[in-house]
Amino acid sequence: METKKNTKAKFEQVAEEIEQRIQAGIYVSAQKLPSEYDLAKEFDCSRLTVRKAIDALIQKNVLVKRPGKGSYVMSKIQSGRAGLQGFSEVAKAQGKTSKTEVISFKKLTEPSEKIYSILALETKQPIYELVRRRLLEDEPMTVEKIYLSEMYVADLSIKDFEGSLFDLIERKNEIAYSHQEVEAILVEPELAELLKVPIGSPLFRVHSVTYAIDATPILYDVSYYRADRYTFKNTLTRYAH
Amino acid sequence: METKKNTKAKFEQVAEEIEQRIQAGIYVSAQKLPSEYDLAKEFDCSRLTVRKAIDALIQKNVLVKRPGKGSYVMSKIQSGRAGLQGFSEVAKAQGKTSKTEVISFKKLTEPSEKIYSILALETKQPIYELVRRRLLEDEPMTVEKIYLSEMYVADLSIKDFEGSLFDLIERKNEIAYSHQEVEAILVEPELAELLKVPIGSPLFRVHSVTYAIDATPILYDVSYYRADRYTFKNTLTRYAH
DNA sequence: GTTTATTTGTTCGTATGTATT
DNA sequence: AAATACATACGAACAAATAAA
Repeated sequence: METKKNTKAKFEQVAEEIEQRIQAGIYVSAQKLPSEYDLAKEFDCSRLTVRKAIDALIQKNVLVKRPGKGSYVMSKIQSGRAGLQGFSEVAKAQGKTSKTEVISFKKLTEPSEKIYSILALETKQPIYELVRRRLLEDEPMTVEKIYLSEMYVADLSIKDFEGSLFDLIERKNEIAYSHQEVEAILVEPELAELLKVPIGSPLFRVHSVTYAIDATPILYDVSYYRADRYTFKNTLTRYAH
Repeated sequence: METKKNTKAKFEQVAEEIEQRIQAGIYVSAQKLPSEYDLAKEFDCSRLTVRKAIDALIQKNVLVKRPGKGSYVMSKIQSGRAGLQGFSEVAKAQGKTSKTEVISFKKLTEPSEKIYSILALETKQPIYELVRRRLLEDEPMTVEKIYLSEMYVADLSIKDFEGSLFDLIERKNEIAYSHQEVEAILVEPELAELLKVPIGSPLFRVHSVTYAIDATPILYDVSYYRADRYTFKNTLTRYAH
């Protein structure tokens, strides 16, 4: 029995140190990192721990590596506009004010078969629709329509919906993952007004279904993003095998 | 040199077997998998090997897991339309005919500073622009403008460009990864004609920069996708920490 | 062109800590 | 509190890919 582990995992510490060295310019883009053996010696840990740290940084798109060659620093994205995900996080990160307005909240009188199927619910079970608008610096950014079953909203009021929906849901059922699909469409009059964009402007429409760990669908969400304010960013890696 | 091991890595075999069991319905969505100990015993390997197999399947969005609970089968995306990446692969997978037309190929007389900066080239160095149109079942799907330095095109002819550009490039320099940024825009007259869509239609515009493992930029690419034919799909995972 | 050194990849065994039920 | 299941970590060894001698 060594020290009681109250600290972060060692492989995370190693990963952080490596990342900081990249930030500090000690390991530069295009430069090869020291070998796993050397890093293990330097950090006084096993090579497997170094490998876990490196793997974590690869998953974070910070490093790339090749068998027999070594590990390399990935070239950084020169981030321009914000990515699609994480509305309130973006606001916080940029020190901007964000607001969420509840446009409507009601029990659907005639839910479509599609929604029942997506949420894996019996027909006739009540489904609620929540429409919210999110603003950044008082400018409308996105409108989202969220469909959920009664069990998640039974004891909630409109006031609750002005905060993070995920936090609310997770008091009842832990969220594991979401599937998303993104389309580009033209804005319709109703949305044009809500988002304050001209008729004929392009929008992103994002359908997402969120699941619990046992694959139970929790909510179905159709969100509209102003294409003049949002872009997607992502990284594709070769040698994925 | 006598060959000893010609087989796949054991953790890959285990991963394949688990995936096949999911496909075969032996492990069903919402069902918990056997514990890592049990799987290790069954596959006659160490627990670490099972963990590596499970990790690989998590990265493939096939499984999800939680400390103390277990591993679960992720609900599958009901894939409708094709994703954005992999044009010829999609065509092949769906048994459809695909074609690539070279619209133009020329040395730029006045490359912009932006392109020089993205490709990390000295000003005055020649840059080539390749414009291609890709069709699926004789229907135009996407138009791409590709910018590369002379070294990648010096010994190539137009005929070469009708195939896979990545394969061509990789004869000179191995591709490691790409950064992408996706916008939604309105089609312009010139593109409307090439893509055979009405004026005012929405398009995806994808900027991507492709790098070698040492972070050397290899090519810069601006592609336009018909929004009525393409959607993005992706999966977000919670508990990413 | 073959050999050798370096570097990453795979795998085992073992032990202990942490989370969930 | 106890049992179960995943998480972290070490040491050791050999395989395979790459690059240099």
